[in-house]
Amino acid sequence: MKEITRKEEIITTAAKLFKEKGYSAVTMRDIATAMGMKAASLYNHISSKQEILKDIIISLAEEFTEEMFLIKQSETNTLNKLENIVALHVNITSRNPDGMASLNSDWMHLEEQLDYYLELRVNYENDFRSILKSGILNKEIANNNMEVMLFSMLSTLRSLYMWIPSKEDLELQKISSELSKVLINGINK
Amino acid sequence: MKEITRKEEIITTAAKLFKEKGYSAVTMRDIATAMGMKAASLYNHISSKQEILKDIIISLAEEFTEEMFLIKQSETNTLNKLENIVALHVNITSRNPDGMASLNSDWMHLEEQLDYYLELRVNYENDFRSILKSGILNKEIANNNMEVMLFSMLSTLRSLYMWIPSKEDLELQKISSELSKVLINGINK
DNA sequence: ATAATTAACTAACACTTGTTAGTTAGGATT
DNA sequence: AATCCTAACTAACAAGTGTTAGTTAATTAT
Repeated sequence: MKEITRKEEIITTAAKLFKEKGYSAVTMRDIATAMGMKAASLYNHISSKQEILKDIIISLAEEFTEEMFLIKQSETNTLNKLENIVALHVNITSRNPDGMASLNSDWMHLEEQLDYYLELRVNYENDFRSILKSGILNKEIANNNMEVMLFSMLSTLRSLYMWIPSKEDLELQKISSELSKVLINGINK
Repeated sequence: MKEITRKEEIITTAAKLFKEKGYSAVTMRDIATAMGMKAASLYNHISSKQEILKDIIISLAEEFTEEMFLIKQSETNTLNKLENIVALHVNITSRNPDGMASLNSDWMHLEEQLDYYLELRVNYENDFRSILKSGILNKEIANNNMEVMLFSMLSTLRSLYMWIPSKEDLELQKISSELSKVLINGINK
């Protein structure tokens, strides 16, 4: 049922290579070799190296921003929202750890789509901020320096791709809840 | 009194550029232009692009590993040790945020020195682990999943370079203590 | 004053880069 | 049977890469 196109194969192959050496250090010939073909043949499926990067990053960034907005709007308390944010990151990262590496390390090499990416990121971070802020106002979480709390949680969640190389689904639930425990107990009174 | 050699100027200039685009995307001509000279002139002071990367990364990695060892050996409780680890990162990062970017993002492009770097990192992480372990045994910190706690703290501390672009010394003390509060309260019972 | 050192320059090198053009063989569609 | 489409290929290009060689002017040491 699930049709895997040659283009998608190229993109996942490229993402794996980008994770190891970064976008700039990976050549079209590297990608082609990993696919078992010649560099020129890649262009039957993709239009440029840049398009590969865009296809890896933008869909992930959009997913994060959309889901963060839904969590912010949801009718639940701050602690649940934070747990949902952690679960969101664990889920997406476990589904595509290589893509997450590009999202975190190679976004600055986006060209046409750079401004759009930055816009998505700002929205995502502002929604995160807004959740923390109302949690502090409601006295649901500790009144520590908000930017420090945001920075600490974001840093950990963004680094998950180095740590979750596609574990089993059962383990993921555990990781998500243990991570929530560690992160949230640093915020909860 | 403090003699700043031309070589050191090149290295700090390069580090700044590496932070923005990564080692592979920065050319010798980029570095030269930022220095107000031609690429070939750089070779009067350095022997290769690779040497610049090595000079940025290795001294930082050595400093971290040495200091972590001292903290581990020191005669104090686990919470103090963790606070000292946070302060260590805040100090080094504030002194050289650009170099920290290379340490975290470009270490894989080391050639001759890659194995040595990895050795330093393993030692550093094992000492960190050892501190957490004895803290759990002594019931000084919560008995959460140790790898999760280590991962969370390390992720946050490693990301500091994105967040501390050389603040004033007074603020640094505050950042260090607020970060300790957020990180440690997630660990402390 | 002469010699040596420093630190810049121009010119060029061999190689690698992303990409295009044109070709070819096999499979599906008419 | 004839045509089109897919997806690979070879060959090549123009631009950019790190680096070397040789030169030159200014500063420092003898």
